[in-house]
Amino acid sequence: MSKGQQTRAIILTEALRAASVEGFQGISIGMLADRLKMSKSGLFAHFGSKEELEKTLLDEAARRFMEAVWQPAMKAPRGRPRIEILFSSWLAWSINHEDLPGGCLFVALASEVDDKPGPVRDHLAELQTQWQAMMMRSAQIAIQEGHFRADLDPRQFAYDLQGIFLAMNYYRRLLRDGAAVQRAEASFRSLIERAAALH
Amino acid sequence: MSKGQQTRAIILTEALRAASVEGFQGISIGMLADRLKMSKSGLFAHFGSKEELEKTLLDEAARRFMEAVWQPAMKAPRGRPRIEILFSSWLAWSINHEDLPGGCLFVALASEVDDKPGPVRDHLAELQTQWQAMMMRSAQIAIQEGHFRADLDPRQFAYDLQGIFLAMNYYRRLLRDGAAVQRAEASFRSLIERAAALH
DNA sequence: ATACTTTACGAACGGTCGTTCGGAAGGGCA
DNA sequence: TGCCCTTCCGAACGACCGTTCGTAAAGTAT
Repeated sequence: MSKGQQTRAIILTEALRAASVEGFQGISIGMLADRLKMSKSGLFAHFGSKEELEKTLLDEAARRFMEAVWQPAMKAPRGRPRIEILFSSWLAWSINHEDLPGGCLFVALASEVDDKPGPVRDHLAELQTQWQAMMMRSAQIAIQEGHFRADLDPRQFAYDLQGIFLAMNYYRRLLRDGAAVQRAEASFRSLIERAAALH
Repeated sequence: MSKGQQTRAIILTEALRAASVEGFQGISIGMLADRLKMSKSGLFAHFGSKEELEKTLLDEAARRFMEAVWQPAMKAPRGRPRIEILFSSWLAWSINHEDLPGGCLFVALASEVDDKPGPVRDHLAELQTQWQAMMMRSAQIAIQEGHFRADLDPRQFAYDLQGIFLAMNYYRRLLRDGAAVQRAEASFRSLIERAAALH
């Protein structure tokens, strides 16, 4: 790895941390440069514009998300076990205070960019649409495997799962409810039971 | 109403609209002054600091929320009917594009301020804690009235309701899913059925 | 109408923002 | 080693930020 790619990776890691806490509006080139003890212009040169940095951050976050959440799930057996791993990895991703001290970056950014037309919004919306599709597809597989009811609506399943996750973030980060994760797990178990095929 | 209170009210209405779209970080004194065709310093004088403006906005939003969501519910019969009105008013509040073109202000702010210690964060967290308590209390009343199962956990009920609402905002505003409201209503019906007492 | 207070304005403050540019230092290959 | 090209820096840019201040105008009460 060349010197440039090396510092670029360091910048991305630090910027992801900062963005998970402050959002894209809250991070600035100067602040990142200070934290990394380099010059504003030096850091800036790696991306050419702040918008380009933001798009790069979205890609890097998506890459890490796939690695931390999706890949473990794909190693699990198809159907219900896979969905259970998917959800627990998802929770763990959001709670991982090392890489994302401000919690899930996508949640932090959703409200910030949803009304700002532009490539950053488009990029995030596409990533999140893909994520909904992945959850939906996982539910379809669980139906195929006979784990879930045949008349289950996979889209509604993905919607409910997303709601449980968003509520967890909200309870945990804003309300500082120590039981947020347990509540999420309780809702998840209830959702799975309702989805499960009868025996 | 004196002249000062009058312009103050106009400022608040415009600032609420702007904040629902851009968040507190995204609004500035100068931008609001431009939109209202008045001077920066003239607008500023009404609040003394931006933080004071933000706190005032939270209070004003809470006042309107009570008026639009809570009061209609309190007029409905105790128990299940009240909870149904509560939820539909809540959805309507979030979709009211006139006053809040960027959707529910509290949702928009939650991620923005949850990691920023200070009076604004404290204020929002308290308002939202109260809101959770109101939902919980409504569920308790529904149990008392015999509409909901006696072993229902009201806290978990409030958590699930919050999740349905957050997912609706997320699907509607970021993913631009036209069916977001229907999905929310479907999840709500399912939640109510599970909570309902058996006959 | 007079006197006093409230309300609004324009100019200016130090600071930070993203961005540009010319040049110095250092890594990577011949 | 010598050379080039990547990497990084410092200084400066115009724009905007929240905030301060002195002052003029408008509102309000007697």
